[in-house]
Amino acid sequence: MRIVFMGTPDFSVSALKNLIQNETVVAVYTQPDKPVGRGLQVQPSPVKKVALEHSIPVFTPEKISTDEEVERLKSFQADFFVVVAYGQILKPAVIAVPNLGCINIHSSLLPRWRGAAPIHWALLSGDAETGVTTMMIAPKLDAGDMLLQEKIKIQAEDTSSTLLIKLADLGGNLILTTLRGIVSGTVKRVQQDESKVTYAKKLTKEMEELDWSGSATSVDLQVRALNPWPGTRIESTIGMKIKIKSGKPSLELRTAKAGQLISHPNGLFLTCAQGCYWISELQEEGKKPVSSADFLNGLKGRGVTLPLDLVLKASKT
RNA sequence: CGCGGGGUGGAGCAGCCUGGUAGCUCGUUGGGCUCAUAACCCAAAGGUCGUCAGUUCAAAUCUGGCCCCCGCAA
Repeated sequence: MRIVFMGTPDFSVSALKNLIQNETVVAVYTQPDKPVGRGLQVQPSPVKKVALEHSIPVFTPEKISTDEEVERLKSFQADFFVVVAYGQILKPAVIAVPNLGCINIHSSLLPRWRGAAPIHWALLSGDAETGVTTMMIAPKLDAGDMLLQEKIKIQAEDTSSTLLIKLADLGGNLILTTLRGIVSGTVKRVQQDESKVTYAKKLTKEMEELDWSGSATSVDLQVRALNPWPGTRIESTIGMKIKIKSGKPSLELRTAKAGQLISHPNGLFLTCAQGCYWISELQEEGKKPVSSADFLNGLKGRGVTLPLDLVLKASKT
């Protein structure tokens, strides 16, 4: 089958590679090269890199829904458009182009977590499981009929980063099964139950501030969900800015005051309103990630003593 | 030329502004002590202070170039 692939970040790459191996990808659409990273170097998207490696024509229109682009899309005579985290919303004129339809991979168990950051919100909300769903693209975002779905359990060690990799792999396989199922007529369209819809709004930089005014469990969810971006940051009253990279909630410690970094025979802890959070790895602004043990050694080296009081900005609830 | 922090024994840091003895907390090794510990005591080993050049009687420290790492921003 002839496929036009649309995608941009790393999450899209697994599906693209799988399709290239097994079917005919005639064109790849992705977001234009952007200045990214330190020094603002212009970088092609991960999807573009893979496409170029396989000598597949790449198109990077700012807007894919113009008449001009629609004409070009028609010229590919594609059976499917496969859209995975492309970064642009397709207008009906585009959706109508392929012979058999526009298929999307969404990294959640729809209808739960429609929207931009489904993996993160599943984690942040403490969901027991998540997964990927393939669906027909509809004009309304993530609202199309579902085709196939695969679940995985969220493990206690899972972060957005690990789930992203797992789900990208799952999605990469599921998309192939879905396309073949459509061709053979074995895959049926299932409408989403609108009463069960939830939305995963885009993460913002402001969410990086770690909220320890709740439970240690909530801190744990934040640390795992907001990894690696935007990260979870705390700031001490003496101006140290620290990102918590990993750790786990602890039940063994009881504390009077929330919002302190304290030293304890078992390690470095962040006190919360309910419980304590054991910090495994953290990173100071401008420095490399270090284990909490190394961090404590460094503190002694520069004469800083614990406990350290933390600042919680009012902006967050 | 987007803004900024940093490279010091194996680890994490201090020292640099105000040049002149290599420091702190760990780890390692050896010994002691112990019911016990990442947080007991004693001792030892281990460093061309990223790199190149310059200034100087003298450079980890001041000046300039280069390499590498990281935070912000995107």
